[in-house]
Amino acid sequence: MIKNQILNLLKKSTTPISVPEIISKISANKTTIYRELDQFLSNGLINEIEFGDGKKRYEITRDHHHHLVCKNCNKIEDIEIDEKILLTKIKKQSNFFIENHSMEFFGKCINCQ
Amino acid sequence: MIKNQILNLLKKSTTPISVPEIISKISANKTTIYRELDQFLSNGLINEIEFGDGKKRYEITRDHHHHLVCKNCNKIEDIEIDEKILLTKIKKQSNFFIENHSMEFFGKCINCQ
DNA sequence: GTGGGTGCAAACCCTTTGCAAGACT
DNA sequence: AGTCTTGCAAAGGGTTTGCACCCAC
Repeated sequence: MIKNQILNLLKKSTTPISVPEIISKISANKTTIYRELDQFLSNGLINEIEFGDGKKRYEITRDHHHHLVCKNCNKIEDIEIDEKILLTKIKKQSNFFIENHSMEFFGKCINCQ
Repeated sequence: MIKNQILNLLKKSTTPISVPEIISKISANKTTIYRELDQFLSNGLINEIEFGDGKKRYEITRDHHHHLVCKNCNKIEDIEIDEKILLTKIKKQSNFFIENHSMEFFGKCINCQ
């Protein structure tokens, strides 16, 4: 079952991966892959992240976290941020009801500095 | 000069706009528009933002700020965030040299709640 | 004639859609 | 028969590329 192949790939991956990456590793039609990802997304099984290169990336849903993206070697690291104070401030400050947010950091990893 | 038409449109706009939006308002070839935007970007005249719908959006560079995006009516509001503490924490916590970041908030605006 | 500004057509890449084939119940 | 899984081909939508044109200096 391709569904499981995709899930396993996502589980094994230490960083969010894009559909082209999934296709290169699983011999399945892209329609199938996009379809299953949609399912996973609506199940909340996976998360969608964007790093600004035109492809969406996916990772297994787990503790809320964000990413550090090295613009040189493309290394992606997780970072956990204590954003409670920030979020309550923003909610007070704005009239928006905030459902989710994106927060990614770009720069140079330790090896590329 | 199309360069100025694009700049004026961006200056007039109260929210970041996408290339398709620019094309609909300026009678110029898309190649020209992408080309000029590239120029503006490398001049630092404009900023690129992504809201996760597959199009990049552009706005005149000004005081650092972020966005609240209503998922219902697509209204976009600016928000200024005091992120100094957050950023210094992250820099200490990680070994990354952070050059820039994306931080956008999605939810429902006051009219759509 | 050289360079800047612009356009057109095509290609590219990620994503979506419509339809149909096969398998299993 | 009906449903679930998968694939194929095509189209869609944003972006990029290569080339040629035109106008001004």
